[in-house]
Amino acid sequence: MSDTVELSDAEWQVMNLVWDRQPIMAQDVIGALAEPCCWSPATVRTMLHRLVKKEALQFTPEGNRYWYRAAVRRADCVRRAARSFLDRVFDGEAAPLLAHFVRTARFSSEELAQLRTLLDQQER
Amino acid sequence: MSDTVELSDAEWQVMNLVWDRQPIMAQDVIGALAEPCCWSPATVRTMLHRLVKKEALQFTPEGNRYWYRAAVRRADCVRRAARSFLDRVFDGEAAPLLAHFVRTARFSSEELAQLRTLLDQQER
DNA sequence: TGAAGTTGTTTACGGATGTAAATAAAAGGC
DNA sequence: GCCTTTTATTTACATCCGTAAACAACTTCA
Repeated sequence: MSDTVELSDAEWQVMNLVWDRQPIMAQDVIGALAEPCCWSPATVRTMLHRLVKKEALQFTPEGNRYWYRAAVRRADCVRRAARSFLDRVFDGEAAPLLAHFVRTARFSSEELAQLRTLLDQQER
Repeated sequence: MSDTVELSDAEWQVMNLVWDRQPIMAQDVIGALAEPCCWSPATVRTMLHRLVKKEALQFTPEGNRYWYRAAVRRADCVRRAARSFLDRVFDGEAAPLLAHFVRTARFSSEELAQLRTLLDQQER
């Protein structure tokens, strides 16, 4: 299971968009990533092509163009990236990691409540 | 301030060791990373050299060898890596990130208590 | 004082990554 | 049935990364 993949920084940008809006065409990916990333259309197409090659994306041809969609599950990629980050930066210790993010971010009351609930579920 | 640096995976291994045990000599880094990372001594020396070049490490010569120590603060590198990971994988949303790690890790009662305290401090 | 060993420096090299131009293929308009 | 436009595929290239051997400089032990 979890036929997952290592994604680079730029590849995450593309995959996040595809996961959110799939199926999606190259043109729309280009449009959506043009300003935030300042990528030329050619660059975006290269990313799509590479992601297909590494089997993170699949596509269905329709006439001239492709409908792209994800071939790996977001949850699996998140899990993998999270694990790697945890090991690399926090030596595998989740508690200090959590402490860091709790300290450096701000949360709404709802979010805080929800996090407490999750902690409670851990207890048992 | 925060004259920080992007560290690669392998570089984090070295830096983590240096932060923990500085000042430290190449020989000891080699010894400490030999089994966990399966790196040859030459590889470790290359890493040290590159880290000096990118100004993440500094050194004081003593006779034949160097005493290495960090030239960037761990907290700064952690902050930078954490920010980058948060943006990349969780689109900048800390709450889902925390939820993920709370769900996928196990914590002792002390850790849970401490996390609750941190959440309480957020509230105010 | 020279041989041997240790330590740092240079060079090497294949694969990944960011970035994008050049080219081929195909679809659509006239 | 061609020309133009759009889309995908190939090729390009500098930099970084993991990995390590080759080399030079300096100590140290006989």
